[in-house]
Amino acid sequence: MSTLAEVARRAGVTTATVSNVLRNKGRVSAGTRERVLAIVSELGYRPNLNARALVEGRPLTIALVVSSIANPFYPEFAEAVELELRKHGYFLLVCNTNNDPVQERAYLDAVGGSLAHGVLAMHTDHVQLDELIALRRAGIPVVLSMWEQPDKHPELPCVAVNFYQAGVIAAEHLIALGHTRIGAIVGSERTGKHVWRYRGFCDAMKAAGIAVSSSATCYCDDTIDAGRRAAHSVLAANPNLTALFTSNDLPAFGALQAAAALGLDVPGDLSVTGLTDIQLAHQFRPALTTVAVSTSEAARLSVEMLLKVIKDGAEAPVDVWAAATPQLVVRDSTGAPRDAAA
Amino acid sequence: MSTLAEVARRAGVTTATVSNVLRNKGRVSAGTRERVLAIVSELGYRPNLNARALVEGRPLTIALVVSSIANPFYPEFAEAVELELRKHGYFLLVCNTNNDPVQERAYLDAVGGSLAHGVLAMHTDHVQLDELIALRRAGIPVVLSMWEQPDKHPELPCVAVNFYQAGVIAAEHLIALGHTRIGAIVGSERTGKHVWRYRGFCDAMKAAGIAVSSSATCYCDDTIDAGRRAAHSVLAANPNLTALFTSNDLPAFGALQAAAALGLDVPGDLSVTGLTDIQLAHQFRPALTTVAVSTSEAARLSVEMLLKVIKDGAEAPVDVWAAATPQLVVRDSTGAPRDAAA
DNA sequence: ATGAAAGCGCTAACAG
DNA sequence: CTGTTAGCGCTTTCAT
Repeated sequence: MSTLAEVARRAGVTTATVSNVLRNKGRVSAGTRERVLAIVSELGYRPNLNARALVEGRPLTIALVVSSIANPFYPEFAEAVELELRKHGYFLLVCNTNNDPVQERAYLDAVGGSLAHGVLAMHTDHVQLDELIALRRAGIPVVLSMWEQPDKHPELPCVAVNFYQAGVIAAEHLIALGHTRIGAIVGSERTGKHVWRYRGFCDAMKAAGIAVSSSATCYCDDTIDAGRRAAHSVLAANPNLTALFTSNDLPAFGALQAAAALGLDVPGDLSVTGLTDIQLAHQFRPALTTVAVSTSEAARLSVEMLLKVIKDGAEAPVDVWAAATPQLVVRDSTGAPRDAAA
Repeated sequence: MSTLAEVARRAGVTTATVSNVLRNKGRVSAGTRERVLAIVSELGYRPNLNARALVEGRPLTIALVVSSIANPFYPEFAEAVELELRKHGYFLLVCNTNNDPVQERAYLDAVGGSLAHGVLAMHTDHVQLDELIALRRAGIPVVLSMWEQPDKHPELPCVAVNFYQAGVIAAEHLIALGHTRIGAIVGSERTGKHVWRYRGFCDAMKAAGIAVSSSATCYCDDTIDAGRRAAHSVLAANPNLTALFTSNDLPAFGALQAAAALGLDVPGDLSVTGLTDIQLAHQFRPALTTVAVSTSEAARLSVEMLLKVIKDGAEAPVDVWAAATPQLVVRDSTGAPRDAAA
């Protein structure tokens, strides 16, 4: 690994000049520029980005804190974030916390301010807001992404997606189709982040004058397997259900599998809605009707906001930016209930 | 962001002492140690990892080069890699090339040697071996992961998984079940990396004295959608097929969907095998019979080898480490053909 | 046990 | 236009 100094020595100039050549800064004569460039390519010299970051006081990476990158939603988001970051010259550092506060803390301690210029934290069930707030107090730029508690201020600058509204939209779709006996599968704990989607569902049901029986609601993990089991149990307890609201796409797939296992025609006997619209949603069969959240927009906004916070420093206000309202995507898993059609 | 110097000043010692306290190096009296630690926590001081990396000549991240982290196989691998890396104090830098040589080059240029201590490159269809070899020549530790061309030396230290053998195993499973009319769906171009799995399949078929008709083989992208379309076309051209070998899990799901769409019972009318065993495989319905590749082992070996290459420097041999042989995982998508059972 | 000084590789004033 | 001088925040001899 050759250094700036070596290039300078061989080119018979100083490091300052080489530095200027490499970054097109300052005035350099065409002659020296050419000579320097020749040496650079001869040596295969590439600048030490860390050294540069150190002197510029600007680390080159942004940390993305997620609970687990293995949940398909996160990679899609991570990829979108990385794309945005690259446009601004940053690299993406992935921090999987595995929902473990210890790991999250270790990451935040290590990364904040030195290794990473800023931190983008996904709103997960177990996000340690306190840690993040402490980090912000310490002067590290932090932005919370995919915030989904519309009525609670996150105390951190954040990009919010109206998941509550997404729940409303899914419910209204089902109601408009003529369904009245609708069950719900919530892919998080009772106090988890998915409850907001569920509240949206409940409020829309109430607005339509339809009761939501608690026996028709089931909380479970955010996986296909859990969704399948939940659907089986909800359907067993409420055989007359014609539709299932699901707080996320993954459990929705499970519900679809349960329906198939029970010999239920979808959407003839049972309609199912998902939420978020991950890529699998359109590839699954039956293709899933879902409420799409724009990951690319959320990623873009999150990066933009983080950059703003980095720039404004301590004066950065604790803003909440709202991403566009989620959009209904009707595919093959929903339709009018049979009795309504009759 | 407080610095070492500030902590030192407040504690009435020099930076060297603080540094020693923080890293439990050198001899420090219990008294000063305590005093320093008190200031550290009072100030919320955290060392600048970049500065440390600079002086130690050891960047703190390892770059993982993948074509797209959105393909479900990669996040699973990335997560396993990150877990290993953390054990050794490294952070994970994700580099999505999107199969774009320009992006790949940009990443390698930027990252190699300074931002990242080493590079772990996944064997993808479009991996730019030349670039990686050039990087190695420049003294950057590079390890190729998931190499799958058993008969071709990669010219780079690498961790190889015997995908050829995986193809053999899948074929032998189908053959043992009594299938003789078996189609193949290859989730890459004809020259892509999946051909090795396909060759394994073909060789096993040949060994069993079964002909592989070219009309029963279809090349497609490595996605569910493409697999579904491929299965439809293969099945249309060869209605008498009783089984389908698929070079990856994603297209296998598509094949399963095609079977369902055609009213084919699985495995009664049609058996389908996948390859790799991503998490979806057991969650899909019917659950997919597949040949499992251990991502965690491959990740562990890859990291281990990269660390070795980093340590040995220029003397590091261009080794090829083989991961354990893939294992057959029988689930619900395969069974004896109906005519054999009759 | 602690301090002083040098330097990792680079950029940023300011001189000339 | 190019060189000189500092210094980013840290670790590391070598003294004391």
